[in-house]
Amino acid sequence: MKVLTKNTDYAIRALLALAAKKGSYLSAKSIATEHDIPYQFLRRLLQEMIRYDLIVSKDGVQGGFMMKKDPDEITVTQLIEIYQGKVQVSECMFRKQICGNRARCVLRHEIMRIESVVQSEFEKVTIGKLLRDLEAANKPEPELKP
Amino acid sequence: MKVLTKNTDYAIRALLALAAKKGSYLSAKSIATEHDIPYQFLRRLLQEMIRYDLIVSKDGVQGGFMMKKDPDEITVTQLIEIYQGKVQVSECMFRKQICGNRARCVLRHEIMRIESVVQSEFEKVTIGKLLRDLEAANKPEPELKP
DNA sequence: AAAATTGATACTATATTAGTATCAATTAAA
DNA sequence: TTTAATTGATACTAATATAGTATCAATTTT
Ligand code: FES
Ligand code: FES
Repeated sequence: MKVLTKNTDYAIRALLALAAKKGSYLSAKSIATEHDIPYQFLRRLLQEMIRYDLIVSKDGVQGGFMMKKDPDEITVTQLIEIYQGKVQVSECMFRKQICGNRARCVLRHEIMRIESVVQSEFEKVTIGKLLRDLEAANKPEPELKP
Repeated sequence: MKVLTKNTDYAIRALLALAAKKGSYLSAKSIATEHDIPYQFLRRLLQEMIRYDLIVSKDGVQGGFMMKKDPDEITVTQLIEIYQGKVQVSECMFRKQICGNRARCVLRHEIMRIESVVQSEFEKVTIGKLLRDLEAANKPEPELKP
């Protein structure tokens, strides 16, 4: 069971790249090359992000994409919803045949509870947070003064 | 994003049927008909359960499948693992290109934390619990003595 | 002996995910 | 003002996963 598919994965990485260079335009090509994401695939993902107002674009030479929304406001839950659809555990697992009482059904509550746990866990993870974590992880050990 | 696929869904329903009739054999056919599960599909799922020692079978006329493992010991996490593979958020989302420091990587920790949250949530849900919840939901309102 | 069943396995169909290709429109720069 | 680098839009193909069907031998009860 894969929780994040390639498109979400790529989308997150592309957003990290854009968040790191906030305020300037990055071309799809450069992002694709640097982060090893299939170019045309990435372009579609980026266009989708524009529709959701996460980023903006500029045509032509020196054009590209630029962060629009605050990275701390972009959650992995949102990205999952954009690229993989809303998180749902099961349509209605125990249907009429089994479960006669939708209104009182404890199972349904159980299922909905898990759904919201998954969602809220991913909500805690924003692009902003990931970027800071990433920078921290990549920062070299501080040298000790002799 | 679908968390449970049909096979897990069907497997859970079949197990509920078997757990409800613990101690006697139920044929694949009867389970399939009663719970509206494609017959041959169900048979494969049941055979898989035998391999994992959840149930046993008996050949021939009056044969069928019977619960073996304690329903309270069968978690949805296990069923997901059997039918959909181990829960994994992303292979290693931010690879060498982005993340240079696997050992210290906070992202990886974050990802693994979420993985275990999802798993442990589903671990709380056992076939035994589901069955009891289900029976409670289906039980008619107790009549009030006049 | 007949009928109802499982075991094993191969097959088909459908949907989702992943990736590629094309061409028009735009913009900066030569 | 031409050229090159870019995005917008969209159509296409390929690979994989999910869902479902079919077949036949072996077993067991009646
Ligand atoms: S599980 Fe859907 S109504 Fe009970
Ligand atoms: S995310 Fe895999 S090592 Fe950092």
